[in-house]
Amino acid sequence: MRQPTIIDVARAAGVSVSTVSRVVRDHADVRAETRTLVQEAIEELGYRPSPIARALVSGQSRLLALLVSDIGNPFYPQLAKSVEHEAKRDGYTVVLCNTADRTVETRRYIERLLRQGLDGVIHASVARDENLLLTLLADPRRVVFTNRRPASESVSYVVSDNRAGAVELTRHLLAQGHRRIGFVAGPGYARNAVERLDGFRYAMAEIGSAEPLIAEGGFSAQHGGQAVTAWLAAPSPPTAVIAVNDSIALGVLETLADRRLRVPEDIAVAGFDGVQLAASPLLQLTTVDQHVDQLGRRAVRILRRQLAAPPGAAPIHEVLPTQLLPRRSTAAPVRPDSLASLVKD
Amino acid sequence: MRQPTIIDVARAAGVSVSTVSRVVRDHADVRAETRTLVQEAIEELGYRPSPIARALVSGQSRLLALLVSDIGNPFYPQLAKSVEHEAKRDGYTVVLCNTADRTVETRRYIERLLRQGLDGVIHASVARDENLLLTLLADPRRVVFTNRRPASESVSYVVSDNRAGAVELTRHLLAQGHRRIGFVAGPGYARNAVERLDGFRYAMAEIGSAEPLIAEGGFSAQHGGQAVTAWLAAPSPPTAVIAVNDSIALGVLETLADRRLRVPEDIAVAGFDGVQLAASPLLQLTTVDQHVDQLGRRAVRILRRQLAAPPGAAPIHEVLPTQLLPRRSTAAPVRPDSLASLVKD
DNA sequence: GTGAAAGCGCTAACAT
DNA sequence: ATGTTAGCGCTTTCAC
Repeated sequence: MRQPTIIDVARAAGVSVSTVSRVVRDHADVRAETRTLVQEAIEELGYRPSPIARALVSGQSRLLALLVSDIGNPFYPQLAKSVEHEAKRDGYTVVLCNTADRTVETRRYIERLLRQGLDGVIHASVARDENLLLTLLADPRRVVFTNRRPASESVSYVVSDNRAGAVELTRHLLAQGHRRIGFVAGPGYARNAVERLDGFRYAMAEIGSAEPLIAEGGFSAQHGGQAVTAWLAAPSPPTAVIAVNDSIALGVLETLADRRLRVPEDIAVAGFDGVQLAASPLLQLTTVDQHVDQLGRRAVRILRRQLAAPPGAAPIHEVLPTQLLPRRSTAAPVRPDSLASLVKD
Repeated sequence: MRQPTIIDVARAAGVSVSTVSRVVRDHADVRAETRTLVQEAIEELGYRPSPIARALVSGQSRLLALLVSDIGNPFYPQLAKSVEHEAKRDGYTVVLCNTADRTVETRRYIERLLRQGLDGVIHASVARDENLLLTLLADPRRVVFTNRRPASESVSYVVSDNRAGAVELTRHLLAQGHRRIGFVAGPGYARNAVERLDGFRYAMAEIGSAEPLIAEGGFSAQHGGQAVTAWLAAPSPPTAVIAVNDSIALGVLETLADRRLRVPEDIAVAGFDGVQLAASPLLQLTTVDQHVDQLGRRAVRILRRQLAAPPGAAPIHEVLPTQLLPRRSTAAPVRPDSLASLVKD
């Protein structure tokens, strides 16, 4: 037999559909007795309200979108996991959207999902799509940024303290005696990347470094390799390299392995994000932990609060502390001119 | 102003809603003239049909579920990417469901999504949930298995030729002179894992190996480490190790690195799946490529075909060839008793 | 070939 | 505190 509807329940309980609806939605104004009666009928029939019918009339679907840059970057699966876990608790379904940081993909996803009744968006990719998103969504309460900070302060976000994390990491390298440190940056439009770069610059300026080595680039692991290759070919290459994220750091490590350079003895390497792979005995990559599980969980909570808030409610801003995880990849004190001789061959 | 409805279009075009509906759904029985008229009105108003209303009346939602074991295993993000890419072309939305191979999670996801109008399921996790899934879905056309083969041949699937892949891989190691080869297996209920084990057994039997080394286990990277640790502690450890998938192989590599054993000089290691990470210069892991992008794409196509097929249509079965990717991790010919001396200390 | 009308399962006024 | 009823936007008979 078909799924029972609210009408079946009403009939079974001997009440009207509105009463059943009230019970289901935990509305007040239902006598305890009646409530019990209805609940029993629901139980017996195995009734479950239809989200579709609900969505049609209420305009809400319990559908959330998670926008990510690249699910191939292990940071994002970890984020997705925590978002999904938290969302499930409220009966929300999460659709993972791989935007490849292309605005057109953001538009496609959001337009389609909006028609499906999309309730809110967790924006964790770094494309230049902020205005587009806000326009499509028409209501800033429906979005929360994470991983990256939005340009407009009237939008909610939960991010790591990227700058402070980068400062701490840079100081860690400086403490080992490194003075010539290369920074493999992300694209200039990625605010989280820029904040990390800022932190690096600040820490380098503190010790009076005239011109820190900076390689502009994208977020792919290849960029890391290219930057390092270029540095090694130039006079006086860096004794340490910081990558703007762990994926790029992996690319750096790979390039160095290809060139038979030892980490950290010949050159130190550090990343940012704190992905699980960085802890692997094969990498032992020093990194800055973003506590991605916290990021995801809090993003969902913010969104939930906002979706229940009245229009025009104040945005919520959270900045989470990061944690430096020093590992073997930066464990050797710098040896002056160690690299210059090695690179020659 | 609000989104235009089908009524607005009908009014603008001077026809009835049913005519508009027919045009939108590409139904016959509409005069070319009328069709053009309606299409112009749609264009002008920017009308897009509401998937929700559609779902309510038709019972179809263009929602697909992808069941995976663990999104932390890089094989699955790659699969998700290809599934998503193919599904998008037909306007399907994919919900990624992380089941952790727990039946209760499968049930939760499917029950909830069914209420949301779920159209079909791509089952790529390996839990013992086959019957549950088929019962919940009530129609075998709505599911396609991938990555693993279902017990019932009346259900569609697209899988790799796991057995042949394992045979080829084992022979590759045998050709290097290895005779004592350890196989880190997956859980016994995982059919894809069992097929790979079968292939290994078969190839070992071919050369008359009395009792191949086999470690039963789960799918976590830890299992790989534990198995190897145990083997190394025993008399006459293996000279080569095959892991049932790349994630476990990574765990094996990590354990060996911890113990200062060189791969492949001291011990050879191979995986299965062909994840991108395996190609990294840091691992250079020999593996068997499953062509995960093909797997995902074909799964979606099968599902699409089935959803359009009449009830009771014959299931579709596809078995894709695998490809051996020999890399450095198995590149050294075996040195007799090499390991026995090393392990002592 | 086209239109009118009855729902799909539910929520939310508005009555009582 | 509970019931009645009008939709939400669309598909789908069934007439014409």
